[in-house]
Amino acid sequence: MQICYEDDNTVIYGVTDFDVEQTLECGQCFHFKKLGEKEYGLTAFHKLLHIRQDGDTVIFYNTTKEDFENIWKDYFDLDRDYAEIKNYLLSYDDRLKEAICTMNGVRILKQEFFETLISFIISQNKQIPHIKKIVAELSEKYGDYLGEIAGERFFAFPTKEQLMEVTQEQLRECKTGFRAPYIMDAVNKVNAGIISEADLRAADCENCEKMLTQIKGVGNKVANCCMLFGLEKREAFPVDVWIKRIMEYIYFEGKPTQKEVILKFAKEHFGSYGGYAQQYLFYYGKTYMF
DNA sequence: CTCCAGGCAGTGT
DNA sequence: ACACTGCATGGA
Repeated sequence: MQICYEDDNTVIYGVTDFDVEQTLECGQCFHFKKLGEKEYGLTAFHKLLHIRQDGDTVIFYNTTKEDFENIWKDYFDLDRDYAEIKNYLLSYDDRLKEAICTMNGVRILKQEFFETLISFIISQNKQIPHIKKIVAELSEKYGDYLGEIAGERFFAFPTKEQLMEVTQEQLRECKTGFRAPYIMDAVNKVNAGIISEADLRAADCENCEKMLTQIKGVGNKVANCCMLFGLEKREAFPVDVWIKRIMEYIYFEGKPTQKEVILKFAKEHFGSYGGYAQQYLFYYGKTYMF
């Protein structure tokens, strides 16, 4: 992989184990807009990015060396060796082969903690397109305007301070429904320091999950999504209806299996790489299996 | 029309 | 422990 800083753009040549479309569309992130073939606009860490991929070349438009190195390289997890991750997973279990080979270009994004917390609270009992719609509306109404790409306007996800000013009524206007009080509780606890990102990062998975599930509307699944996508805990293993279905099909002879049993299996089978296995399985299963 | 969605809290045994 | 239910909203 070679990184070149050309004029206003940053360009990567010879990228491996990365596909911008798979990485954004695999369900880990809800805050981006598709602009063209493997071309996207998104915001993170209060910056706007226009990115396009052509084969093993990835163009970060209007991106300085500083922003690439400080933000986007980490956001897309480009420093991590995914070949090693895949080899590890496959060395114990070739039943993952099809999922990993098909979803070859998925990387786990390092997203902002607060955004993943609120986004995955919203995600419960909803389909991905609608989650994206709600996240977009919240951002447009209460987040900062960061610029436009090809006529599309982009807004940062609201900060914890910005959401602190939003009433439950206003949240409901964004179609959050019964999740509105859950969002309120999360925002309050984060702003009050009852939920602290530093503490969550320092904690092991078990304790991190305990802290997060103190928030109303945050259960095992939402907590694990938050840990995996927003706190860089790659052993986290969110079990939702899809993963349950997929794991039952692949590993439990298609028989209905308790969530706890699936969790235990994942822990023993995938270990500290559980989160990667989960995402390959989720995206593959959701796209091709049922 | 009914059914369900990257779940969870509340209630009842 | 475990099962069952209601929940806002939109799309199939």
